[in-house]
Amino acid sequence: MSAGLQAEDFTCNGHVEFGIPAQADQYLCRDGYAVGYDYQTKNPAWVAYHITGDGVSIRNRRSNSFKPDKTIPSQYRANLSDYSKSGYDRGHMAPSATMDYTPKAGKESFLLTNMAPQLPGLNRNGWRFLEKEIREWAVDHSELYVVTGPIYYGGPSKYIGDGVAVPDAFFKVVFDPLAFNAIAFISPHQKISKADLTSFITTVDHVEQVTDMDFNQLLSKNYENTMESTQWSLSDW
DNA sequence: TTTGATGT
Repeated sequence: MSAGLQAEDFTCNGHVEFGIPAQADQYLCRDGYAVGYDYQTKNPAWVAYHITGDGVSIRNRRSNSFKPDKTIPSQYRANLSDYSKSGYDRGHMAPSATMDYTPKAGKESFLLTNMAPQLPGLNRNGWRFLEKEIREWAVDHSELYVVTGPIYYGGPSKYIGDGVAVPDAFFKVVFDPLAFNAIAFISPHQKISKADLTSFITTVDHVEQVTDMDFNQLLSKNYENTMESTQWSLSDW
Protein backbone atom coordinates (compact mmCIF):
# COMPACT_ATOMS: atom_id res chain seq x y z
CA MET A 1 0.00 0.00 0.00
CA SER A 2 1.29 3.47 -0.79
CA ALA A 3 2.47 5.51 2.15
CA GLY A 4 0.25 8.41 1.18
CA LEU A 5 -3.04 6.57 1.44
CA GLN A 6 -5.20 7.89 4.25
CA ALA A 7 -6.81 5.52 6.73
CA GLU A 8 -10.30 6.62 5.76
CA ASP A 9 -9.62 5.55 2.18
CA PHE A 10 -8.39 2.14 3.22
CA THR A 11 -11.06 -0.44 2.47
CA CYS A 12 -8.77 -3.23 1.21
CA ASN A 13 -10.87 -5.55 -0.92
CA GLY A 14 -13.87 -4.92 1.33
CA HIS A 15 -12.13 -6.32 4.42
CA VAL A 16 -12.59 -3.05 6.29
CA GLU A 17 -15.65 -1.84 4.47
CA PHE A 18 -17.27 -0.76 7.74
CA GLY A 19 -14.34 1.30 8.90
CA ILE A 20 -10.90 0.63 10.34
CA PRO A 21 -11.00 -0.43 14.01
CA ALA A 22 -8.21 1.96 15.04
CA GLN A 23 -5.46 4.10 13.59
CA ALA A 24 -2.20 2.20 13.14
CA ASP A 25 1.44 2.86 12.28
CA GLN A 26 1.10 1.13 8.92
CA TYR A 27 -1.78 -0.37 6.96
CA LEU A 28 -1.30 -3.55 4.95
CA CYS A 29 -3.66 -4.97 2.38
CA ARG A 30 -3.57 -8.62 1.32
CA ASP A 31 -5.97 -10.64 -0.79
CA GLY A 32 -7.56 -12.26 2.23
CA TYR A 33 -7.17 -9.71 5.05
CA ALA A 34 -6.24 -6.19 6.12
CA VAL A 35 -3.78 -5.28 8.89
CA GLY A 36 -3.26 -2.30 11.14
CA TYR A 37 0.35 -2.85 12.19
CA ASP A 38 1.89 -1.62 15.43
CA TYR A 39 5.60 -0.69 15.41
CA GLN A 40 5.97 -0.72 19.19
CA THR A 41 4.93 -4.35 19.63
CA LYS A 42 6.07 -5.65 16.21
CA ASN A 43 2.67 -7.28 15.99
CA PRO A 44 -0.55 -6.46 14.19
CA ALA A 45 -2.83 -4.29 16.34
CA TRP A 46 -5.78 -5.69 14.40
CA VAL A 47 -6.41 -7.97 11.45
CA ALA A 48 -9.73 -7.69 9.60
CA TYR A 49 -11.15 -10.10 7.07
CA HIS A 50 -14.37 -10.49 5.17
CA ILE A 51 -15.30 -14.10 4.43
CA THR A 52 -18.10 -15.84 2.58
CA GLY A 53 -19.53 -19.30 2.93
CA ASP A 54 -18.40 -20.08 -0.59
CA GLY A 55 -14.86 -18.86 0.11
CA VAL A 56 -14.28 -20.85 3.27
CA SER A 57 -15.47 -23.98 1.48
CA ILE A 58 -12.65 -23.77 -1.05
CA ARG A 59 -9.45 -25.30 0.25
CA ASN A 60 -5.87 -25.27 -0.96
CA ARG A 61 -2.83 -26.91 0.56
CA ARG A 62 -1.39 -25.22 3.63
CA SER A 63 1.89 -23.53 2.74
CA ASN A 64 3.60 -23.46 6.18
CA SER A 65 6.01 -20.95 4.66
CA PHE A 66 6.32 -18.34 7.39
CA LYS A 67 7.99 -15.14 6.16
CA PRO A 68 8.98 -11.77 7.60
CA ASP A 69 7.08 -8.93 5.94
CA LYS A 70 9.55 -6.75 4.08
CA THR A 71 7.05 -3.94 3.66
CA ILE A 72 7.68 -3.13 7.35
CA PRO A 73 10.81 -1.04 8.10
CA SER A 74 13.44 -3.43 9.42
CA GLN A 75 13.66 -1.87 12.88
CA TYR A 76 9.94 -2.55 13.43
CA ARG A 77 9.77 -5.89 11.67
CA ALA A 78 9.33 -9.27 13.38
CA ASN A 79 11.67 -11.99 12.13
CA LEU A 80 11.62 -15.77 12.25
CA SER A 81 14.49 -15.71 14.75
CA ASP A 82 12.33 -13.78 17.24
CA TYR A 83 9.98 -16.74 17.52
CA SER A 84 12.54 -19.51 17.24
CA LYS A 85 12.79 -21.54 20.46
CA SER A 86 10.70 -18.93 22.26
CA GLY A 87 8.11 -21.44 23.36
CA TYR A 88 5.47 -19.48 21.49
CA ASP A 89 3.78 -20.35 18.22
CA ARG A 90 3.59 -17.95 15.33
CA GLY A 91 -0.12 -17.62 15.84
CA HIS A 92 -2.14 -16.61 12.80
CA MET A 93 -4.61 -13.80 13.32
CA ALA A 94 -6.33 -14.40 9.96
CA PRO A 95 -6.20 -18.22 9.93
CA SER A 96 -4.50 -20.10 7.13
CA ALA A 97 -7.40 -22.50 6.78
CA THR A 98 -9.79 -19.55 6.37
CA MET A 99 -7.56 -17.76 3.87
CA ASP A 100 -6.75 -20.68 1.60
CA TYR A 101 -9.48 -20.11 -1.01
CA THR A 102 -6.65 -19.27 -3.38
CA PRO A 103 -3.03 -20.43 -3.11
CA LYS A 104 -1.89 -16.78 -3.09
CA ALA A 105 -4.24 -15.75 -0.28
CA GLY A 106 -3.19 -18.82 1.67
CA LYS A 107 0.50 -18.07 1.27
CA GLU A 108 -0.02 -14.45 2.30
CA SER A 109 -1.51 -15.59 5.59
CA PHE A 110 1.99 -16.77 6.56
CA LEU A 111 3.49 -13.27 6.61
CA LEU A 112 4.62 -12.42 10.12
CA THR A 113 2.52 -9.25 10.00
CA ASN A 114 -0.43 -11.63 10.39
CA MET A 115 1.11 -13.28 13.47
CA ALA A 116 1.44 -12.73 17.18
CA PRO A 117 3.19 -14.91 19.78
CA GLN A 118 0.64 -17.43 20.98
CA LEU A 119 1.00 -20.31 23.42
CA PRO A 120 0.50 -23.69 21.74
CA GLY A 121 -2.05 -24.51 24.41
CA LEU A 122 -4.24 -21.72 23.09
CA ASN A 123 -3.37 -21.69 19.40
CA ARG A 124 -3.75 -25.42 18.90
CA ASN A 125 -6.71 -25.91 21.20
CA GLY A 126 -9.51 -23.48 22.02
CA TRP A 127 -8.46 -20.77 19.56
CA ARG A 128 -8.23 -23.25 16.72
CA PHE A 129 -11.73 -24.44 17.54
CA LEU A 130 -13.03 -20.88 17.47
CA GLU A 131 -11.49 -20.35 14.03
CA LYS A 132 -13.15 -23.51 12.80
CA GLU A 133 -16.47 -22.43 14.28
CA ILE A 134 -16.22 -19.12 12.44
CA ARG A 135 -15.69 -20.92 9.14
CA GLU A 136 -18.85 -22.91 9.81
CA TRP A 137 -20.71 -19.72 10.75
CA ALA A 138 -19.63 -18.17 7.45
CA VAL A 139 -21.49 -20.95 5.69
CA ASP A 140 -24.58 -20.57 7.88
CA HIS A 141 -24.63 -16.76 7.73
CA SER A 142 -23.48 -16.43 4.08
CA GLU A 143 -20.87 -13.80 4.91
CA LEU A 144 -19.09 -12.41 7.95
CA TYR A 145 -16.68 -9.65 8.90
CA VAL A 146 -14.11 -10.70 11.48
CA VAL A 147 -11.62 -8.54 13.37
CA THR A 148 -9.04 -10.12 15.64
CA GLY A 149 -5.94 -9.07 17.50
CA PRO A 150 -3.86 -8.95 20.66
CA ILE A 151 -4.61 -7.26 23.98
CA TYR A 152 -1.94 -5.95 26.38
CA TYR A 153 -3.38 -5.03 29.77
CA GLY A 154 -1.57 -1.90 30.92
CA GLY A 155 0.56 -1.94 27.77
CA PRO A 156 3.07 -4.48 26.48
CA SER A 157 5.39 -5.83 29.16
CA LYS A 158 6.74 -9.19 28.02
CA TYR A 159 8.75 -9.82 24.85
CA ILE A 160 10.32 -12.61 22.85
CA GLY A 161 13.34 -12.31 20.56
CA ASP A 162 14.21 -8.75 19.58
CA GLY A 163 11.19 -6.95 20.93
CA VAL A 164 8.16 -8.88 19.77
CA ALA A 165 5.52 -8.31 22.45
CA VAL A 166 3.65 -11.21 24.01
CA PRO A 167 -0.06 -10.43 24.33
CA ASP A 168 -1.99 -10.89 27.58
CA ALA A 169 -5.16 -11.88 25.72
CA PHE A 170 -6.71 -12.02 22.25
CA PHE A 171 -10.01 -10.67 20.94
CA LYS A 172 -12.28 -11.63 18.12
CA VAL A 173 -15.29 -9.69 16.85
CA VAL A 174 -17.57 -11.40 14.33
CA PHE A 175 -20.17 -9.31 12.52
CA ASP A 176 -23.02 -10.60 10.35
CA PRO A 177 -23.86 -7.76 7.92
CA LEU A 178 -27.10 -9.38 6.78
CA ALA A 179 -28.64 -10.01 10.19
CA PHE A 180 -26.86 -7.04 11.89
CA ASN A 181 -25.65 -9.25 14.68
CA ALA A 182 -22.23 -9.38 16.26
CA ILE A 183 -20.60 -11.81 18.69
CA ALA A 184 -17.31 -11.16 20.46
CA PHE A 185 -14.68 -13.07 22.39
CA ILE A 186 -11.78 -12.22 24.68
CA SER A 187 -9.58 -15.17 25.46
CA PRO A 188 -6.86 -14.98 28.09
CA HIS A 189 -3.43 -16.00 26.83
CA GLN A 190 -3.34 -19.43 28.41
CA LYS A 191 -4.22 -22.99 27.58
CA ILE A 192 -7.91 -23.16 26.82
CA SER A 193 -10.06 -25.98 25.51
CA LYS A 194 -13.00 -26.02 23.17
CA ALA A 195 -15.28 -26.29 26.20
CA ASP A 196 -13.74 -23.19 27.81
CA LEU A 197 -14.63 -21.00 24.88
CA THR A 198 -18.21 -20.31 25.87
CA SER A 199 -17.04 -18.56 29.04
CA PHE A 200 -15.03 -16.08 26.94
CA ILE A 201 -17.96 -14.76 24.94
CA THR A 202 -18.47 -11.06 25.52
CA THR A 203 -20.01 -8.02 23.85
CA VAL A 204 -18.50 -5.86 21.14
CA ASP A 205 -18.87 -2.95 23.55
CA HIS A 206 -16.62 -4.68 26.04
CA VAL A 207 -13.97 -5.40 23.42
CA GLU A 208 -14.10 -1.73 22.41
CA GLN A 209 -13.57 -0.68 26.02
CA VAL A 210 -10.62 -2.98 26.51
CA THR A 211 -8.92 -2.30 23.17
CA ASP A 212 -9.90 1.35 22.65
CA MET A 213 -11.03 0.39 19.15
CA ASP A 214 -14.28 1.12 17.36
CA PHE A 215 -15.80 -1.65 15.29
CA ASN A 216 -18.29 -1.03 12.54
CA GLN A 217 -18.15 2.71 13.15
CA LEU A 218 -19.58 3.50 9.75
CA LEU A 219 -22.84 1.67 10.42
CA SER A 220 -25.94 3.43 11.58
CA LYS A 221 -25.49 4.22 15.27
CA ASN A 222 -28.89 2.75 16.04
CA TYR A 223 -27.90 -0.58 14.67
CA GLU A 224 -24.48 -0.37 16.20
CA ASN A 225 -25.63 0.37 19.72
CA THR A 226 -28.05 -2.54 19.88
CA MET A 227 -25.77 -4.96 18.13
CA GLU A 228 -22.71 -4.15 20.19
CA SER A 229 -24.38 -4.53 23.56
CA THR A 230 -25.88 -7.96 22.88
CA GLN A 231 -24.41 -10.87 24.80
CA TRP A 232 -24.78 -14.08 22.79
CA SER A 233 -24.56 -17.73 23.64
CA LEU A 234 -22.83 -20.02 21.19
CA SER A 235 -26.00 -22.01 20.53
CA ASP A 236 -28.16 -18.96 19.67
CA TRP A 237 -25.69 -17.20 17.39
C1' DT B 1 -7.10 -33.89 11.80
C1' DT B 2 -9.33 -32.85 6.94
C1' DT B 3 -5.68 -28.01 11.73
C1' DG B 4 -1.83 -25.43 13.23
C1' DA B 5 2.93 -25.66 14.49
C1' DT B 6 7.74 -26.92 16.02
C1' DG B 7 12.45 -28.67 15.39
C1' DT B 8 15.94 -31.36 12.93
